[in-house]
Amino acid sequence: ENIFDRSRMAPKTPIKNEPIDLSKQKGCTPERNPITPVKIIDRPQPDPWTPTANLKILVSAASPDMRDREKKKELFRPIENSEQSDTLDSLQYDIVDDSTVDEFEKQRPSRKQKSLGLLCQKFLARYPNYPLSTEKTTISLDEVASILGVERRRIYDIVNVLESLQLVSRVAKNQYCWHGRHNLSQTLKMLQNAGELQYGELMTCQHKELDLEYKFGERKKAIIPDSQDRPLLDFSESDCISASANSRKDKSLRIMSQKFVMLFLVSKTKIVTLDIAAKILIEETQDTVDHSKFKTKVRRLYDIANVLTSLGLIKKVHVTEERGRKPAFKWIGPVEFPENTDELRGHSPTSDPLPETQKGACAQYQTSATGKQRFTRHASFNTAQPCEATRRKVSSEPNSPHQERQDENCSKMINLASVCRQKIEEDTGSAKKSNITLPVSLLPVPGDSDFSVNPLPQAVFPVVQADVPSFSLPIGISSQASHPSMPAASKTENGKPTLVPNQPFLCFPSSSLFMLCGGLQENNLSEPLPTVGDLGSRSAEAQAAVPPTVCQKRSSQKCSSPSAPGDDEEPAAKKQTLEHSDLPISLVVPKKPSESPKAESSPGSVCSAAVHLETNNLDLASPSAPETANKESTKLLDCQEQGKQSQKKDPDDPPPGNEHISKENANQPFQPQYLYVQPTAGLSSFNFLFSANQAPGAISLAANQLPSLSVPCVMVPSAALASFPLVCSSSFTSPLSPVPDGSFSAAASTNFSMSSLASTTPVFLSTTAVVTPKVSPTPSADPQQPPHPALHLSPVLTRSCSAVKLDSPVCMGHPVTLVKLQQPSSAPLTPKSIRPAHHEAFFKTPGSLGDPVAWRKNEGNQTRNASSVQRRLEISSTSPD
DNA sequence: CGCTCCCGCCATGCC
DNA sequence: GGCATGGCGGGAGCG
Repeated sequence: ENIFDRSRMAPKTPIKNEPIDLSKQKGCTPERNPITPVKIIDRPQPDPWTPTANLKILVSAASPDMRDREKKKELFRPIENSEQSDTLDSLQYDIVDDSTVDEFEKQRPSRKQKSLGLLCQKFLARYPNYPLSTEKTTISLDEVASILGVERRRIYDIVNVLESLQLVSRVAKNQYCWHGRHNLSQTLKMLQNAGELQYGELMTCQHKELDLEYKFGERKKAIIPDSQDRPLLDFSESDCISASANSRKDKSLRIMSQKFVMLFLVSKTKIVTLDIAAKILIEETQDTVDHSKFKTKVRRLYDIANVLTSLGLIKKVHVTEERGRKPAFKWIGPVEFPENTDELRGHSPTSDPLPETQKGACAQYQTSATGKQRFTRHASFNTAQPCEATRRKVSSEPNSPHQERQDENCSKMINLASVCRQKIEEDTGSAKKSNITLPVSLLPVPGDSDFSVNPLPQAVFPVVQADVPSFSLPIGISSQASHPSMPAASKTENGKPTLVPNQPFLCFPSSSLFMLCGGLQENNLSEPLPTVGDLGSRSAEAQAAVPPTVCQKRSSQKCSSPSAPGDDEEPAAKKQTLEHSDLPISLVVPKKPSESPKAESSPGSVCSAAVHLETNNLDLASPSAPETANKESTKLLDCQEQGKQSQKKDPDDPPPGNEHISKENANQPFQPQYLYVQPTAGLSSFNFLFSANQAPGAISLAANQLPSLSVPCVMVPSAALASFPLVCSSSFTSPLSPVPDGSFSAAASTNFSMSSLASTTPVFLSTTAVVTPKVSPTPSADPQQPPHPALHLSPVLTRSCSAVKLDSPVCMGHPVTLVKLQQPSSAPLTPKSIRPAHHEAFFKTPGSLGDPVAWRKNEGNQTRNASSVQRRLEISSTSPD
């Protein structure tokens, strides 16, 4: 190798040079490395040097399909380096020779391009996040290694981490089974539960301080006596088949990965610094652990972190402490699922659902497992779940049809989880989580503006999720949805409209109203005020709801974007800058001066409220959606979609900037809150979307998430209703929608009227959902989706919204969620069937299109909501189905 | 200079 | 002994 390189020159990276060399020599090159016979055997010619070279070859060799696939993947994926993809492509496609070498060299090889994170992305790109139950994908390590042009060793690194999260399971010797993220939420939940047991105390203690979790890290050490326990979840091995053993040392990477994830899940701040993690993982509390050991651990953690980052579960941030800044990672994945689930389970006999439906080799996911799904979903919402009654409903509902866990492992996990859970509950008292009733607060808050719903950024997301499910549905919900009344509910189990016991909401059978909440501008306040009632719970709720970020934010504030601008945290500004750097994430940053610091109180409450609403919705609607929808996604939605998005992008650039912006502005956004009125019986075709918030910001829709929702039932606080002006319009369809009738004008008029009522708030009416799928498919540029693509709403909307531009970055932060009602007319779509063919379709078809897409997105993305969506869009654009 | 983390040697353990 | 795994840490890329 050296020889080569040297000759070539490339002092730095052999790789760079190589391309040329390889190509040339390749033919001849034989050398390959002898090192491991095996390897050699596997792949005959791989050039050790240039992974890319292999790639090229393979690609070229590969069928066109593959090629396309790859391309798409790259394009769509938010891969860190956009460049990278380019380079790759170029490389792949072209075979360059020496002449250009220099250039190429520069482009490609760099070390970054060979990073584990990138490799992992490529790896993940090869498999669907949510594979159909039917398709069981087996992964051949050798094959993947050769395709990706890396050594098998690297694949192990990736697979081990994925396995720890049950995204894959080992089937046999060189074979792994791809499960996708169907079980991710469950797994995370379990890990959370396990983590709470192990590290919970620590966290608890710490969380008060929060400021920078880091601190607590130390505590943890102290506290955790046995952190080391081992693998919390054994499932890793249990896999379906082989399971070979657990031999080897415990497979540290796997275990480390689980523990690492647990730390995030248990951490209130969701930020874990590497050193703390390393210390904890070292098990010992030995502070003194040798330095070398520590170093090694950290290295491993980087490996794990890279994979998790690729999965969109965490992102790199820097924590600034007194001493200086330390590398840390922030959890941006779904957070809450667990609780809900747990709760649910608790009620019911645990795990039943899960069991083994799938046992087979790889599992399938699927089915019914109501429990789980719910869990997940709920979880997402969750934390905030309101009443038990509600929950139950939820639980009953099948959120997503598929999902399911696979196998025994799952069951094990579940059991474990349940156990943990109980314990936890006892200790902690689930109460916190559980009770939250925010909804009320929302309504009341009248703030001034309009309805005054308090917006929570997060809320928005949740909504989305809810939506998703409905849409998705495998259940066919969509069609049903049209009727407000039951569909969803029916699915759910109950679905009956009624008052929710503890909640202040009224549930309308048909889904007459739907509230969406977005953060207000005001939300800036990082803290939510407790509005009306929830106060007490509020805090808790807030956490739950927003959990990740918002709540804590205050202290650390990282995210906040949506709502909170951070309070005043000291953290101050320094951090903010961070965001720029790569991603938006700076931990500290939060502060941003948001513009108006008003703190209205509401925000917090709002959020919570929103959450509740969502949950409710879910219940109602959920039935439908779930299937695809991932539980995860739901959660994700909430708080962090931004984060997620950002994550995705992170690595490279923040393409969009939106995120940045949003984050930067802490305030960002506002997330608009909307009231959605579904067509009730009388109004059948109308859907109203009111922005609860102030007009201005309110409207922005975020493209990303957007998926419309169809909510069968809407929960509205009774009182609230009174205060809200309802607008009725005759139905009109969105322009996009195929149906011409309503034409905008009509709509517009309607809107205006509304607006008048509401003040500026724009009202959005449409029968169809408005989706904002990203605008055009064009995204090429963006690495992934920009956080929120501009929405495309009817012109009218835009106007109304003028204050906020749809496109404006601000909006981005919040995805707009569209709520879609389902119209009777619309044929029931199956999620799949629906598939958005074209973007256009998207817009056009009222319900069906949007929905499906939407939900899918949701599903898919948990973390990457936007991205997935975009991808789809893009794809569709690119190639019509 | 320090953070990252790629690379691949080599131990472990099954067959 | 062969081979699959994967622990481990040297040392280089990179900011």
